[in-house]
Amino acid sequence: MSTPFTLPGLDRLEGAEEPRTTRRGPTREELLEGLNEPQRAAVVHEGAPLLVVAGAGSGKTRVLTRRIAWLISQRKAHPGSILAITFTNKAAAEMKERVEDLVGKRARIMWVSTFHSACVRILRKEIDKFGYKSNFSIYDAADQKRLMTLVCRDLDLDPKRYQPNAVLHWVSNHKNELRDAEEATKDAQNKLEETYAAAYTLYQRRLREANALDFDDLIMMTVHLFQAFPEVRETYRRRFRHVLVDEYQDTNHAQYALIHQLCADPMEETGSLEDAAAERVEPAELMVVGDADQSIYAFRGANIRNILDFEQDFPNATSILLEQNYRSTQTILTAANSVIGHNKGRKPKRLWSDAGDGERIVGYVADDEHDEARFVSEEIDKLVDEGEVRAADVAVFYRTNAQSRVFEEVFIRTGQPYKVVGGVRFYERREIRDALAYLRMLVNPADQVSLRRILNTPKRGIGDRAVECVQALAERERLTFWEALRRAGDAPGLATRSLTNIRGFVALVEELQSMVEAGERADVILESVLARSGYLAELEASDDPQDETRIENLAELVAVAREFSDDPVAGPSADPADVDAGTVAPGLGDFLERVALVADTDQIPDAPDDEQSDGVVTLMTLHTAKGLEFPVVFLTGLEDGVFPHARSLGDQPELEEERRLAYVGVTRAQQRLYISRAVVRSAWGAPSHNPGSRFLDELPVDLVDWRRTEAAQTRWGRPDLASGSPARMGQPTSAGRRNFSSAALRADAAAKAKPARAIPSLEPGDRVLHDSFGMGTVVSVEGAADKAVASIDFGSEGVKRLLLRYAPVEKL
DNA sequence: GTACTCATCATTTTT
DNA sequence: TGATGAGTAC
Repeated sequence: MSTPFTLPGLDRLEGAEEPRTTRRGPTREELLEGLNEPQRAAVVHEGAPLLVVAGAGSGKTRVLTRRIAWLISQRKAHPGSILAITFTNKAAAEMKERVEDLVGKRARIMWVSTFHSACVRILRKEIDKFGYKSNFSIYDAADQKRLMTLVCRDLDLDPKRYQPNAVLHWVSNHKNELRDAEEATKDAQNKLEETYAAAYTLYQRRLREANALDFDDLIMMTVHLFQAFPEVRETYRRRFRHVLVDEYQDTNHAQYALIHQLCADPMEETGSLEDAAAERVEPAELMVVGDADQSIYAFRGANIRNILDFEQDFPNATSILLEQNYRSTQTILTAANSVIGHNKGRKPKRLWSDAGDGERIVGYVADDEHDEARFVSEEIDKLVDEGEVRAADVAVFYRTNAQSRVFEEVFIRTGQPYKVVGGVRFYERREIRDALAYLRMLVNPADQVSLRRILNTPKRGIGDRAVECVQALAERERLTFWEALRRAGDAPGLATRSLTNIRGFVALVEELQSMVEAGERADVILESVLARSGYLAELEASDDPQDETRIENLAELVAVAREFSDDPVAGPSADPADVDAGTVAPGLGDFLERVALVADTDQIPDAPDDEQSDGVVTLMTLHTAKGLEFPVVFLTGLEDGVFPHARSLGDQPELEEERRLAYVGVTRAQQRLYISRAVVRSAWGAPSHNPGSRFLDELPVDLVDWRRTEAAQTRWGRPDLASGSPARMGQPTSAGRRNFSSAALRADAAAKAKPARAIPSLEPGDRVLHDSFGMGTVVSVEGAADKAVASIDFGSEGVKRLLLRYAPVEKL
């Protein structure tokens, strides 16, 4: 993270060895050094709830960290009484580090964490009150989907009408609104909702049986816990005297309620007079920081009203507006202000900078997405050649992940190193999820989703049939699935063979479990799992090149586990206060928690330190770009239907969210901003003609230097043909190309070949041509006529066994 | 129990 | 265009 200006006092502090700062602590002046007026006001504010409206690039992280340091060193707040909430673990770690730099080691016992981690900490201590065990599993989106699929199947729901994801979305909305299954059932308005509610009910029951909570539960359960057990709530109210929330515009109702439980003045609560009379704890001091204009997660339940209504929700609240921007040129800010100004019902805010106007925004209208990518690539080349910027300074943004492909193609062709951030994530890879499923079921054998996942992975001959028998036993005897497995001998109808296999599996698991009980390190257990389960062996035996990457990924996971086990800082569920007392070493459970709650960090490439290397260009969606900054930004695909996305075109609130996304995109740029669109874009195979994004019309005309416009294109035809990239030369238009596509040709050929297909009579040694494998040599032939199967060596494609009746092979 | 083919259906995703 | 899930055939 770059600092817009240096702080004389801070150089010393931030690099200082700890003892000195711990002893003396920073002075008032040092803590306020380099802050502007409103920033200072936010840092020193005392008493009433405070809303800091922090425009993009206005230094909110600095305000947050300085304020925490201020609380500790000037107002003598105990670090353990501070709760700071962020949305990502990365942000939490960064904040913690920066505070530690300011006030020293004792900052470590603060709670600086995400909503989810904080709730897990609380729940690990208290959830037994709700009948869960404290070793509960945390289900992520994929686990949820698997479980919901099972639930829908159990309820005999038509998978077409009731898609697990749709049901989950509905359930999630309810949880975010703190409505449990019972309430949802009571309030169901129609048949559809009744069915959804039934699914919610069963889903929740299954979660409980598995001793598991999903992400939404973590928050909802904590709020419900506070509501059901006021004395528990009071414990935490007494503890946290200072609560700070970052990215407040992204909170959902449940998160809002949690904050409210901790910070609202009980005297002002209506209907809780009893509590108020019983407890006279002063409410905690609350500061929230956010920017309604950067609220882009409504689709995930974030409620922009939380920030807009803060002053009503917390009476006598005050607010401070940070409008000075330390990141971008005035040109970029004026553009951003202009776009976001088209949203209705927003509180006025105008970013400004004293960094000067800088370069004009560069616009480009491309023929199609390839042309757009080529333009971006050439422009980057030019900038880098001129020595203006390094590749690492450049980011390319787009609305949807799929759009990254054309850029990747061009960058590969031109040899420009790049990195795509987002997309398929490490922890979503199959092999990683498999490995984690093993670990999770070791810690929590009730975790059915994980258990079922790995029961027959790698293949050990325990199929659907066997699972059904065991499941039946579990239901009849009211056992968990795992308990039923251990008593598989009692299951009627189970084949002897299956039983043997199950026994082998149970023995394996029990052996591994004994390692867990002995407190073995996470990495050691993981390695044992991979080795003894045969998982690794299966991958090693495979000749699929993908499996090689899988092995590497698993090695990476082992490395992560090892690092975690070596790290003296315990898992996220441990209260830092306990850790400091030197009580617990991180175990497997802690590791799993870290993995569940910490998404991929450090995906964003750092700018290289040495002057020699240029680093890589960063590609990402606009959503992942939030919170980042780059000297040069390319905002691509500015077309109605792409950005704003087609699904939002008919809906005012959604369109406004898209506009906020545009605002986020524009304000990421520090010095140069490029905007581009393609006249024709091929989406899902079919080319479509998209009009320019309405957001383009919302930019001040004089700020944009259009290198190429649509008019230019229609008037002069497609320029650049002569100088254009070789790949484009001589290609027909997208529409024309479609007719001659290889796919069409293949389909044609297949259609012609089908009716007249005769079974070719082959002998070892014959040369054949296969539609997709190409040329091959027959190795052997078994069976005859309709049942003839040939083994054919296709060279690099490997040896395939093909049923000649169907295989598209031709004897040569 | 597994391996293939076919049909389907497509935002964004801090946890 | 491509990834994913369901169904089928062995």
